[in-house]
Amino acid sequence: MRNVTRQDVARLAGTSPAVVSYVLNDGPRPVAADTRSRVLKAVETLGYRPNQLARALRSQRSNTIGLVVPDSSEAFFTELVHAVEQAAFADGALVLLGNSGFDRERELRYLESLADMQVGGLLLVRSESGAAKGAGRALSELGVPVVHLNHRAPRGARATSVVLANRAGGRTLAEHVIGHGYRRIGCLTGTASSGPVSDRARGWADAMRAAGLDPSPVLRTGLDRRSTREQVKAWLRGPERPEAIVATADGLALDALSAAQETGLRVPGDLAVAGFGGTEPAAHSWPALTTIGRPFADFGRVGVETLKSVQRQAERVPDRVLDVELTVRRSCGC
Amino acid sequence: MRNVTRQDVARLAGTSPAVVSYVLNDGPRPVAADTRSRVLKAVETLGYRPNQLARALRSQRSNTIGLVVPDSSEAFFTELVHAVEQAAFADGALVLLGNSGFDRERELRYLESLADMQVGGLLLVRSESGAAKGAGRALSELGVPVVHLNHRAPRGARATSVVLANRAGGRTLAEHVIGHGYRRIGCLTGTASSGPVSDRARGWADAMRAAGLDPSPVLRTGLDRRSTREQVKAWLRGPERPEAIVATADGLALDALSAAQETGLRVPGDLAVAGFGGTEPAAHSWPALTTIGRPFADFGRVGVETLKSVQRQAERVPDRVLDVELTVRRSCGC
DNA sequence: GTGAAAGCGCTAACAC
DNA sequence: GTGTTAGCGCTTTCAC
Repeated sequence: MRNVTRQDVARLAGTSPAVVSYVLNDGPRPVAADTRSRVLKAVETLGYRPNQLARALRSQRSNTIGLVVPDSSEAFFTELVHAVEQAAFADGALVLLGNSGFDRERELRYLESLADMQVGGLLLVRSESGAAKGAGRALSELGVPVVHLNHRAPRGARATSVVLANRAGGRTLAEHVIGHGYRRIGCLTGTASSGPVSDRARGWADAMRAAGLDPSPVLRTGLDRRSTREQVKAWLRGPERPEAIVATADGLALDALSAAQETGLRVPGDLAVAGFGGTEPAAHSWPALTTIGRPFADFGRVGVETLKSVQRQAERVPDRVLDVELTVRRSCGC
Repeated sequence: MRNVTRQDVARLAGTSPAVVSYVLNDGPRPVAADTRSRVLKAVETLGYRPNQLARALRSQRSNTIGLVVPDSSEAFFTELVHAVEQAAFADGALVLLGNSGFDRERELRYLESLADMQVGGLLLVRSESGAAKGAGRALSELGVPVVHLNHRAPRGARATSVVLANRAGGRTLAEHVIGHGYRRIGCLTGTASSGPVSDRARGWADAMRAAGLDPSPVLRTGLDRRSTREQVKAWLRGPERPEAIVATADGLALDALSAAQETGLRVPGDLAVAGFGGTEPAAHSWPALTTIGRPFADFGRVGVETLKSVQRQAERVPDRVLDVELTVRRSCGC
């Protein structure tokens, strides 16, 4: 059944293979109405389905997009992957998914493999650490359109990116918490000195300074959840215990919730908490988490759209910065 | 940079394109040691990378596998997708991901698109409802090896499946809860009358009957989380309130946890809860959820391995049933 | 041990 | 408006 070819269709329709193409692709040449219907009928009866591999090889454009994320099982990336997949499918494109596992080496191997598969474009979600190095160079040598998702493109890389309004969002989030009357508001964030998470922390600091509050209570933790919880517990038990915690990622905020729980502190009574990302788990935690983010469907859609623009335009496509919206729930003490 | 072709390599190495293939594929013909090294050097200097599209088109085998799940943003599927991706990459294969959105129509459209892309094989995770209809037929006409993941293959479809030991697992889980001394143990499950979730419920009933307990407290709910919680709340407030709930999926158990929380019941003090799946959220709930499942890495690996067998063998590859293991946490009252 | 040549299934000039 | 033809970049048979 699978070996029905355009040739067969042509034969049955009593025409040539080229005409079959013209019909199926609506061009580049016109086809007489009745020829067209004969072709269509033949396609139908034979159950003909064009081989996309051959089409892509010949036409040098593929309807696949490669998507590389650090870890598709982490909530934020999970939802981004889902959103991208939805947007891509709506656009008639298929998604090749890769996990870099926060590993530069592996990330590059993936990008190469995807380029070798001749994907039409690449959507890359880098992990925080080290947006630096000759990264941009390697990327441009892939010979495939790349759009950076969630983080900015490496300096001087003339590549386009789609990011959240991280700094502004961090500020808005902090302002909301400040508005509740808390004074000693800590920032729970990652160790990276650049990237989205660190931008959010900067936004928090902006708000603190603007409100005349001390922007020094910052706790930076690594990727390990258990150790994050331990560090937060130590913080909550220490002399400098914050009254509220603004976390730069929902995952961190959720860890803070657990830490509070284990320390015997009530949220939001004894400690207010807010997160960043707008992920699902934030809605189902106890108490439910106040968080700020952009609907993932938008994020994914803009990512795919931007990639399409990059594919078709020669000039550099401008970066996109997506506004974020606050979702107020119980954890912040509202 | 991208347009370096095998031709160019041959030219630089002073040999023919065919020999370049022999070297790169280690066959089918032998190559003299020094010719080989000249080729390798040329590959190196030119940065040549074979076009996988062309290779696949010519050799009729592709190193991609299609993976279709109902919703990659639901915990269980999220982890399965991740595991499959890892296993595939370790195997040198790329994963094309699709979400059927619990929609038969869409699922089929996806399978067709993936087949059109000439994927080497298909890993299909169907949603519960309706494994029936002419589904098997449509699938076999795809002309691509298919392995059913997580649910059994449709009747008479001579397709292979990889599933968890759902019924046995449901029984083990119920037995564990029964062992705690609870008598009135309810089963929280889905509405489908067949499929993994329903098999787990059967296992629960087996255990109840074997222990001389009443296997009638069953609450069946749909996919909507909010309404599930409401129904559970009604159950918990009613006259037939269970002392313990065995849920046939972690998501349901988590909903039960929320419902208990909102009803003012303490878990495990007033109500014991156990789930099925072994997903991540179960480890991070409050209290942490006792659950039974198979490490996802195994699940994914076996899925990919089985697909590989199907690809290379003509005979029907036997189904795999994966044992599940109990992870005891606080929610069951241990 | 090596190379020429015939396609895989398709698109898109270019003729007619 | 339709058909012929030349490839896309690769694998692999077959001759040398």
